[in-house]
Amino acid sequence: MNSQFGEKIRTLREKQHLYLRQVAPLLEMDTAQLSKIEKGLRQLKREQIPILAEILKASSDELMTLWLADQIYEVVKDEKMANQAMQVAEKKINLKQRKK
Amino acid sequence: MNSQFGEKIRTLREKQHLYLRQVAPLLEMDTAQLSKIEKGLRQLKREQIPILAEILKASSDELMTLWLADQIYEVVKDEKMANQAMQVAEKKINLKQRKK
DNA sequence: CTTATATTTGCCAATATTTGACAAGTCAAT
DNA sequence: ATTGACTTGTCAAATATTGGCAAATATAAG
Repeated sequence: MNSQFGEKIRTLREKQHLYLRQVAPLLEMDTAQLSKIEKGLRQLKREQIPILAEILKASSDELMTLWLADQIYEVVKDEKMANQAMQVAEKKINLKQRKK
Repeated sequence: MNSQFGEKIRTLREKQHLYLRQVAPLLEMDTAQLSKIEKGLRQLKREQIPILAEILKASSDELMTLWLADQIYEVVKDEKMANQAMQVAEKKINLKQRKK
């Protein structure tokens, strides 16, 4: 499981019976790039997520969640202190949210 | 609270009564850079964390944890889906660790 | 086996981001 | 006014990421 986001959008695309060559131009990229994104070798730009969600008739929030999770995972994947770091980060996020 | 790592190493440095100008050369940088790192405006290189831990007589694991937490926070700080993303990422990390 | 279509891979130039280095600045103590 | 510690701004250099293309692979059909 290399990229949860990539796997998800591939599944969604196949469910819609769409080809890379159909979806890629809507995101202004070529099929090679989209292929790499689905395989987790490249990142979709954050601001393109809502666009892709619409194309794939999916929840933008869900795709965003997976996309972010991939970014986080990339930071900590080989780290011994991964879990502790996540806990510390979570605390800080919760603090921030309470302020709003 | 902009950088937990930065705040921590500043506190540690002050506890040891060390000046930026004393610590910076040990990390092969100038005081301006170290100052920015302590204020969270720049990142210390990951591989320098153990070196700095030794200089400051601190736990390398603890510093690494804070450093990673800062990286994670940077990814999700303004994101509505931050918490969900963290949960998804955690699950994936736990899966990975179980495999070892 | 040849063709056609979909996807993948490799490469490298273009673009974007981060860093290193220095100069000039603030601030506090004297 | 001078000194010492730290901070800030700038900008070129170093790194990292992306875009775009061509070639490779895979699968199915004739």
